[in-house]
Amino acid sequence: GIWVNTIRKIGSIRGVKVGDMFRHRAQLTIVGLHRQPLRGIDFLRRKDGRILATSIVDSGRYSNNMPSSDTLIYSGEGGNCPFETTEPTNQKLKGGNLALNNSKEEGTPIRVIRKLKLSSGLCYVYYGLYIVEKVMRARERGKVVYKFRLGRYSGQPKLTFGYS
Amino acid sequence: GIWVNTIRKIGSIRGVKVGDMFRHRAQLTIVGLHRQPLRGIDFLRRKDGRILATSIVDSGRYSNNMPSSDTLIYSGEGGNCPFETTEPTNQKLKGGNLALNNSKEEGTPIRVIRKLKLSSGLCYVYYGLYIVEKVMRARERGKVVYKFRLGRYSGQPKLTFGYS
DNA sequence: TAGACGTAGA
DNA sequence: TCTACGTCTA
Repeated sequence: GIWVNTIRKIGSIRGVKVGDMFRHRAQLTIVGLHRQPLRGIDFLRRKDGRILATSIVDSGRYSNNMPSSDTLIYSGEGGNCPFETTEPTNQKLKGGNLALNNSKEEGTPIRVIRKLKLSSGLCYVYYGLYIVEKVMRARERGKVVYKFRLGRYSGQPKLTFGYS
Repeated sequence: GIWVNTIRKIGSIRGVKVGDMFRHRAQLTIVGLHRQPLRGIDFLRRKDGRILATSIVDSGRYSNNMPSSDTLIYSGEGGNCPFETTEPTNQKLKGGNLALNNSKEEGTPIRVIRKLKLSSGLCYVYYGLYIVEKVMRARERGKVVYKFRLGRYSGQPKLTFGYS
């Protein structure tokens, strides 16, 4: 398809500003903010084979937590989604979870997008660049869940959606 | 959501020209060409309760046939998709199928969109307005399939994609 | 709440 | 081929 051989990148996307809103996930794919149409964590593979996260989407399906726009506690993917009726399983340090773990070690920035319910309807808002500060291994419903604490880079426009 | 209370309409969409291309189905939803993200047949309900088709998407999943841009034989929805592994069942004259049938009786135009594979990749192309000329009841894999023959309104720009 | 001609990548 | 924080209407 059109996207084959298109380069994924880490960091800001030219033409996309903090606070930009999108109606559909597909738009995130088109502009290059988040190239996975359904997965919460997008990542690329470096020449040395190591995978690094490029962006995450907080759509509210997992038990994430964002007390202020400066901090996001993001749940890993796989096995333990609260909205699934299937039996939970232990999350593994692979795929998107491994990518976020590597991003912490490398100190590379992550683009954060959140699904919000505004008066005009649901939309995805680009929150800007964050860094993975901590990787935690917790338990929910008796099974392993990865939790990633992300901190917002300073110097970016304020965002107050959802915090009155 | 944003689309609640937005009016579906029959006929041309302001700002969309014949031959316009779209990368994702979601874009068809956004511009109002086809408001169903996955279904092939979109329709509206008139004040008198009758449903009328507004648009169809030919994505290649069903056994449709378009010998030239002037004629499209479009398969009804439900029960009998060649690409499904599940056991086929008889299609019913309801939902999108009923809507297309009613559109023939009323003589109202249908927007036609086709998924094409171009050198640049897959995309959805707006083919323009068509009228339902005939409704047929056929059999495939032993089960009932509705077939709708659509004819293109004259006076619209030529389209030669896929016909060399 | 389920079903429907969705998409990209592993 | 399958999975994955999709999205609209009935």
